[in-house]
Amino acid sequence: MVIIELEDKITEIVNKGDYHEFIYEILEIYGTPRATITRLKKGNLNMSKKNDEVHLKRKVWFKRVENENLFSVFIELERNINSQSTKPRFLIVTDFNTLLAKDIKTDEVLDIQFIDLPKYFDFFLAWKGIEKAEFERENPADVKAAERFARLYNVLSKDNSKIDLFLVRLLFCLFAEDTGIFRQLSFTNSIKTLTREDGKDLNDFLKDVFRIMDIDKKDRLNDLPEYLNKFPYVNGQLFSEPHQDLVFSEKSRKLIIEAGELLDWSQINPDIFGSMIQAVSTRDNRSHLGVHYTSVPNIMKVIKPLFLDNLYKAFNDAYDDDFKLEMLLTRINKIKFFDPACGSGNFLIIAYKEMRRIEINIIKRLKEIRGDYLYMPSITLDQLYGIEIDEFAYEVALLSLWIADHQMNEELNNEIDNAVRPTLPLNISGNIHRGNALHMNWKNVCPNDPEDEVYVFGNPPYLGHHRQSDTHKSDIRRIFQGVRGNGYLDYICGWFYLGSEFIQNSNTTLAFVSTNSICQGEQVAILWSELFLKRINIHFAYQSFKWSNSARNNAGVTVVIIGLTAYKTEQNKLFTSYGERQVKNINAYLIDGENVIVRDIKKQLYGLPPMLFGNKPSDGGGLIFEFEEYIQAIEKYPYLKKYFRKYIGSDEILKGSYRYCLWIEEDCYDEIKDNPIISDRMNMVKLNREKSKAKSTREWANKPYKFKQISPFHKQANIDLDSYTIVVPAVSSESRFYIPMDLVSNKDTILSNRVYGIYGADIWILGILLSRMHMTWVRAVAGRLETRYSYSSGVCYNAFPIPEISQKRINLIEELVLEILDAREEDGRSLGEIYYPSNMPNDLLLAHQKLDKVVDRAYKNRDFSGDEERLRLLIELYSKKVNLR
DNA sequence: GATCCGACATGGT
DNA sequence: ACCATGTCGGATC
Repeated sequence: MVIIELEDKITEIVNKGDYHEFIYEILEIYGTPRATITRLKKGNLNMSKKNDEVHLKRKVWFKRVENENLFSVFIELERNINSQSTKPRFLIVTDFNTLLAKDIKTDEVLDIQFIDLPKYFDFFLAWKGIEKAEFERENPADVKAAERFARLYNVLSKDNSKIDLFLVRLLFCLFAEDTGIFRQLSFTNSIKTLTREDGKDLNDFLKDVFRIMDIDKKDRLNDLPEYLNKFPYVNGQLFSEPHQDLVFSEKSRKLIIEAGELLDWSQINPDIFGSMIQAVSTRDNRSHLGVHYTSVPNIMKVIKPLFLDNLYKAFNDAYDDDFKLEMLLTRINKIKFFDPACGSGNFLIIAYKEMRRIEINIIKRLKEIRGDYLYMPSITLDQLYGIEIDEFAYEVALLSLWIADHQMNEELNNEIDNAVRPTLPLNISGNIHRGNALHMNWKNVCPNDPEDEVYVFGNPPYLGHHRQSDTHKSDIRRIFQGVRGNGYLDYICGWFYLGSEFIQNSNTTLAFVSTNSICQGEQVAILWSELFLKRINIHFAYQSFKWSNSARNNAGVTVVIIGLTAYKTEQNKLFTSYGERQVKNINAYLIDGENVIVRDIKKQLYGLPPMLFGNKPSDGGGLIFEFEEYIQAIEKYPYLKKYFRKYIGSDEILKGSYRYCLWIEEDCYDEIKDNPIISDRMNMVKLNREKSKAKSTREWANKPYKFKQISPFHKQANIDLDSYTIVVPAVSSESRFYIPMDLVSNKDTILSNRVYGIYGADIWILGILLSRMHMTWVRAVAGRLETRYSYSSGVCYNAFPIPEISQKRINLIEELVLEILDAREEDGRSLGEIYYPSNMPNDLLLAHQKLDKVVDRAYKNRDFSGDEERLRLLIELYSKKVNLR
């Protein structure tokens, strides 16, 4: 449940009048499982045996009071708490008129009227595992209020079809009454006092108010009532379109009034609009693109290196020279700022505000030098350009630019005497175009002549290839026409491509926040060889960091920031978690180094045995048995035992656990198909495959006893069951220095589609894969799941350069692998555990270090200075090998 | 037929 | 809710 909804639910409970179930209902909305509550009601879990008390271990001690003094009961319970073996988190005593509560951990006390309980919903958030301090830090008041406004959107959209323009007008009015454009709260108060509580006449009222704001004062009727006439004339087309009739209810009217009273709109910033759009969009099924707004700190990471730092440097250089300062004003007057995926406009707002501040600084300095200086606006909204696909976000963007303008006018007014820009009438709010940026010619939106100074920035939508719709796909296919592998590109690549074309033959620079996927694994070769063909240079970059903003339900993605120029420079800035540094070149992996690109190669480059993909059930879980399920099945039907195999994926390798899978040969199916467990499972697989989106899966629905994809190893005529397989977990945590690979027996094991296997491989190959040389390679070129290693045979194994290795060294490597395996076994804990750097047993670490050294020596006859040197050598070897082919 | 990835997915606390 | 850390199966070539 969304936190803000707790308040509503508690209101329901409090208004009920029947409080027999009160504490159970409260516990339930804070996430106590139903089963626990049932057992609590029956008394099993109730630590207190008195019938007016409910005491749930570690959660609550509740007492209902009738004819006693509330406080003395409360103090009595408080005293008793220390004699309990486990303390409840909360103490609650109530007679349903007054409620007393205490948070035992923080010692905070609540003493309130019972009906006010909804307002204090956050007091009990610890039940949901959220400590109060965290809640307040993570959810600034304005974000909470914005979510409240988003609820208005949802309530209204239930009764009405087109509400976007109305909401934008409403936002304007709320902003205006908080910033002196209207009289303080005059809009909200008018609604409160002049309209009916049931909301029935609100539409007529708003229609009149909106209409009047489109009429110049001097054209208004003389006998216009004061409640209408007090609203000013607002031009700029915001109110020129007639109001479309809407249906309001008591609830929506209340939400509008609350929005006016609870939120200070004068302090508005992109977080408010951004989280509002995000909250609105996640409710219904609108397009999810363009709804992730970028936080202000992250916007600064983009625009500072892109232009802000330079402009401040120019300001400092001109500081004592009034002529140069005037030149700088002339320069900033011409700059264009372009966000081709602008959402609610937050990048543009921040860029605009920062530019206005530069202007203020320059004017102030000019006044100091000259004694006086006549203020003329140099930065205006029409220098802003944008494209947005979502209608509501687009409307909000127009409004929020105007609001930013107003805020900066105020700031200017406060900072510099006699420098005034009028707030009304509204100016046209920038050049924001509505539509799909990948269908547009960007130069039609934002003209870019060679002598222009233009900055392109933003946070375009990301979508991996297997989640794209047909429209997304055709956009990317069209833009990357003729590019091999274009079907694998993320949706954001469209912006990078059009952006790289936009900046050709100009000094224009560009920077986007992007998913880190485009700088890792298979996409690197496809996207970047195409961009580098256009002589694109990465002039600054932030390496991977976790995405976050103030809204709830943050997107789960790790991002990078990439700045591009269309000309070559050796002054490039790389931001890593250790800080920033100047480098000669930033490559497609966002690493300081040459522009190498490692391709996903299908065949082992050095003649080693192939690394094969595991077996994919595509079964909806029907073929897979948890350990207990397996035991139950074979206890009931012992003859089933021979149809099971151990089933191993990454998780199992790392945790040292097993699951089991059904592994039924085609001609054996008849023997067991009537067994109830089997037929049950077969049905499950069949149904699941039938409803699959993929045709290839549906085609397997009538062979439910079989995995959909079976590794070639198992299709051989004579399988050597005594052989072993090197198993590499495909996904594993980056906090481990070595990916814990292992050997498993082929006798009874089936590998899942989340591990790779080298079947029947020599042990020394495992030694190569476990070596620091290989891990250095993997860390540099492997794909990632966020930041986890995402191993793949094509990039990590097939392309990995392997030198000539003498038999003597091979023997040595083999010995050391055995030493590693011994050390693992001796420790006994799971591989996942012992491969944590802090957990690694000494002899295991030692064995690894010995192995690292022996493998290092196969590449170079002296010690490496570090991993950078290792990587440089590997890349050199790779380039040589690939060029030879 | 064989992958490689995920504005992720899910269990643990 | 957050944190840690790897499932599962679609879509592609």
